[in-house]
Amino acid sequence: MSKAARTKQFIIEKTAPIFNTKGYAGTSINDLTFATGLTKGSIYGNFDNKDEVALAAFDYNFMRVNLYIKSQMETQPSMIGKLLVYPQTYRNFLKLPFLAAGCPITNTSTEADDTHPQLRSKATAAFSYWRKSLEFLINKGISTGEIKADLQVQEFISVLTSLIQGSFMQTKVTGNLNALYESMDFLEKLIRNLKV
Amino acid sequence: MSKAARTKQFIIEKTAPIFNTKGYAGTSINDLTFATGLTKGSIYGNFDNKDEVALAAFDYNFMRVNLYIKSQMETQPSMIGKLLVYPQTYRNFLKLPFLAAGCPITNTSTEADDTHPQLRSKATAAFSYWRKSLEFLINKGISTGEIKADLQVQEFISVLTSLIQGSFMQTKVTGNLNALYESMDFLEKLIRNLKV
DNA sequence: AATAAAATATACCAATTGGTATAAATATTA
DNA sequence: TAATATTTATACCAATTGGTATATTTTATT
Repeated sequence: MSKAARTKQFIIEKTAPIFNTKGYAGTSINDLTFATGLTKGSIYGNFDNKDEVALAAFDYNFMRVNLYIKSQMETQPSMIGKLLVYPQTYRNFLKLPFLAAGCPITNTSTEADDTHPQLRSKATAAFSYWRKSLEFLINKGISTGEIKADLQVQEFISVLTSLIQGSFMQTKVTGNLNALYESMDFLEKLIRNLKV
Repeated sequence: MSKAARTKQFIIEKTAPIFNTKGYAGTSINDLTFATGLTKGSIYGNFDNKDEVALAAFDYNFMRVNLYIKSQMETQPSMIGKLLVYPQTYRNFLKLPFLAAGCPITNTSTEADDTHPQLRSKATAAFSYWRKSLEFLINKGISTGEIKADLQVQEFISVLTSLIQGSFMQTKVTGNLNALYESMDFLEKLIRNLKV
């Protein structure tokens, strides 16, 4: 790994939490120099512009959530066990630094939907990826006879993702954990009920 | 209504959609002058600063959603009919100009949670108000024997609000209506299932 | 170790930011 | 209608914005 590649990675890692906290419009180049300890020249030597840093930061934030979920799923042999990782992860967000400033998908979606096509496209792709992963797990569970075959897969996926995003957002802004806990209680019941 | 009061109201109505679309950090004073056709002096003559405009704009955006929901509920005699107004409203968001740029509660929540205490407080209060309204409707339905008495009211409220916020956000950013429609299908089943 | 290449820092740029002082215009009241 | 109060426009302010040209330092190659 070259010096340049390492610095680029360093900038991404240090600035990703800032973008997730303050948003794209709310983050200035100065914020990036503060977060990294580097100068403007150094940042513009590694990225063409603010956009590129923001896009790379989103990828990084999303990847961190994904890697964590994936690692947790590896400890679960059953598909239902793997699905339960989602509510358990978000329930536990206070202990997970990459979720401290909120879900990067939610934060990016609400800011970028009407203002930043490139970021919006990243958020859309993230939803698409998430849904495909869920579809894969559920179909596998159905084919092995673990999950009810008559499940309306797409509806279930919409409900799961919406419950997580909506409840996490509500809890994040109100500071009241109940909305998240109650929604995750409900979601866990839904998931357990998938069993044949 | 004095000229001043009318102008103040005019500024709020014209700028509220801008704040809902671009967010607080993404909206400049210049945007406000464009949207109103007024000059900076005129805006600062009616508001102390950008914050005050933003806070008033949020109140206005939230009120518009509320008034619409309320008017729709008046056409429904039963509590279950009134509850169904929520999924039916959000399902229909494309035809509702005050929801075109997304739900103001969601947009404000995700931006302000870690950055703007006053806006955050407004968003928190909005959630609180929404939950109280739901609680009132449900308890009334229970007391008249329309709704099952063993309902876990708070959990149900968390699920309803999360489903709406999460699915609307997802559909808003991806442009795919399915996530919203499927979640609202599911929510309507939940609401209809409240009947004794 | 010398040279070429890459990375970083410095100093700057025009444009825009939120905000203000003051003058001009418009409403309101006597 | 005249006097007063309020509202709006103009012209400005310092600070910050994203971005760049260039000088300097560091790294990699021969």
